[in-house]
Amino acid sequence: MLFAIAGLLEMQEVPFKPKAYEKAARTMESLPQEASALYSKGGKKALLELPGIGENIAKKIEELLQTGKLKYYEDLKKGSGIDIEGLMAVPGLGPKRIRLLHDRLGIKNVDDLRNAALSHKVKEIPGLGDAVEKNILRGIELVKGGEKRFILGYIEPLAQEIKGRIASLKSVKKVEIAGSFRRRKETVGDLDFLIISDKPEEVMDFVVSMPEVEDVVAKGKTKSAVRLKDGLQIDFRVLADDEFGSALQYFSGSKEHNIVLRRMANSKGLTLSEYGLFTIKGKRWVAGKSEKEIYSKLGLDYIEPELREDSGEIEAAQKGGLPDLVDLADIKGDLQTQTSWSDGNHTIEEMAQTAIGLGYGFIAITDHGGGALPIARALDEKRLLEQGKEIDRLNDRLDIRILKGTEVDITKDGKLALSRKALENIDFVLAAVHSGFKSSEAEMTKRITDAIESYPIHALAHPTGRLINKREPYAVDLEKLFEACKETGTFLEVDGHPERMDLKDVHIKAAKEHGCRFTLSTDAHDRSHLAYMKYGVAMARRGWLEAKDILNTYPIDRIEKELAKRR
DNA sequence: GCCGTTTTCGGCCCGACTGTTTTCAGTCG
Repeated sequence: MLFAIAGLLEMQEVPFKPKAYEKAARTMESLPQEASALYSKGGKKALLELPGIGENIAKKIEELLQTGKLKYYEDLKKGSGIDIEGLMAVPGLGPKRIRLLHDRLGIKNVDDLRNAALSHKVKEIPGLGDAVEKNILRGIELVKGGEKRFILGYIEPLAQEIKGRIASLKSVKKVEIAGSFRRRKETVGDLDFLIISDKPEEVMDFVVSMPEVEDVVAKGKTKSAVRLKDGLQIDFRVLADDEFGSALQYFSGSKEHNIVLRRMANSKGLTLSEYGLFTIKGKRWVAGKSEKEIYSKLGLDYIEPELREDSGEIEAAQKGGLPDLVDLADIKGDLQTQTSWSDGNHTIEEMAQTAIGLGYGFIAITDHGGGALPIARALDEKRLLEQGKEIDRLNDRLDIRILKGTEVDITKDGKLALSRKALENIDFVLAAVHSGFKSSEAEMTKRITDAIESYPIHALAHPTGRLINKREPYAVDLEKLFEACKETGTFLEVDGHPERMDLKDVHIKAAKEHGCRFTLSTDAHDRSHLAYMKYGVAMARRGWLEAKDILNTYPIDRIEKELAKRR
């Protein structure tokens, strides 16, 4: 609604207010929790603390939350008579063109627009034309197809393949994938390639003629965009070598982070763009070769890409308060893996051997436990004991410590699907919800906190149960969950499987602020999945985690001591 | 409408591409 208000105000050429509403909209959109949850706990005061939310917008949000309606918005919309949300979703259409179409042709919604374009009335309007009309029709189809976001872990192989192809061009000195891919967001809307070359036109010709390209969205001397057959959009941008730092900084985003940086530059009499940091007066070059020197000239410590979301990292960088982020190299083992004992593809030994190959010192085998589980071949107590014996034998033979684990189901009444006695033989108890996802928030919260409080659970696996693009997270009061985990010393899992990434970044950050600690895992069901650890690390870094916040960065004897505390 | 190392008024990020027009507005990221 805030975005729509921005559009309606922009249409009326109201100065500056649209930007304020857009900023507020982005702030609300990126909240780690529902606005209603924030408001019910902290009231209007909590809203006012958010960046870009002042007295007036806070009041409007309050009205919306209390009554479900916003009179200011209703009045604006009624006054214009336009379905601004629908029309703004059409690529190529902004407030100005929407107003033009309305004033000339009385277009109020997407249906009107389609009819006008099909009867070739759009191209008659001065300022528009044949190409605009065609783009509108294509744009309407795209809206119908829906906005698709691609899962980071699944898009990475293609991204690296294309990167390699561009890198092998003679005229290309460097190529980097920037954007949300570099910030390691769980999903990416598009890919952003930054290319250093002194023959930009050659590069542009190459990228638009790649075999995967379905559609060339834009092609210029230094900047092009294509859409692939699967709908993925890729933006390409060519710059010169001495602009690499500023270009990488600019192209990595986020938009919000960059806006703050540019405003900071302005306040120091400087201006920042992809070409470098310059003085406003005289346009004298100040920095641009590396990202580090740009941050430094702005009075900031270097900010890792994963943190660049304007969610407190700039303030921290001013005060020297940035976290020392965990690295993949800090991870000494995997704490959730499945084998052919339940629904995995490989044996315990195969998984262990792969872990040895990754340089790990330990691996937890956590096949599904609890006979009643709606999962194929979950281990009952008898098979769990047999599996333990096999692990004992392998531990004698292999140069890695294999932990006897289980991923045990939390039942609907807040109990575990394995008996306390069965758990006594387990080194690492991972508990999770696998059924009843539609329960109310109160029921689900009680179910999980009851289990955490009454059983020796070491870690809560994939705490929100989501599957990206497939299944929404179940409703649960995360604050209460975090509190229960902190009180009992239960670790929260960051499940790095590309479809899970659960906990996710903003929740991790909130949990850390709560005082919680974490485990990282891959949820591997195949030995090749053990490589997913980098995605768990990505989420952890985006959640501001340091190595010391994560159990599996410690050596195995320290871990076993920690696990023994919860017995 | 928001905000403060320009601090309670007076500013508000920056540049490429497109399409249409001939110098630029609109859109996008």
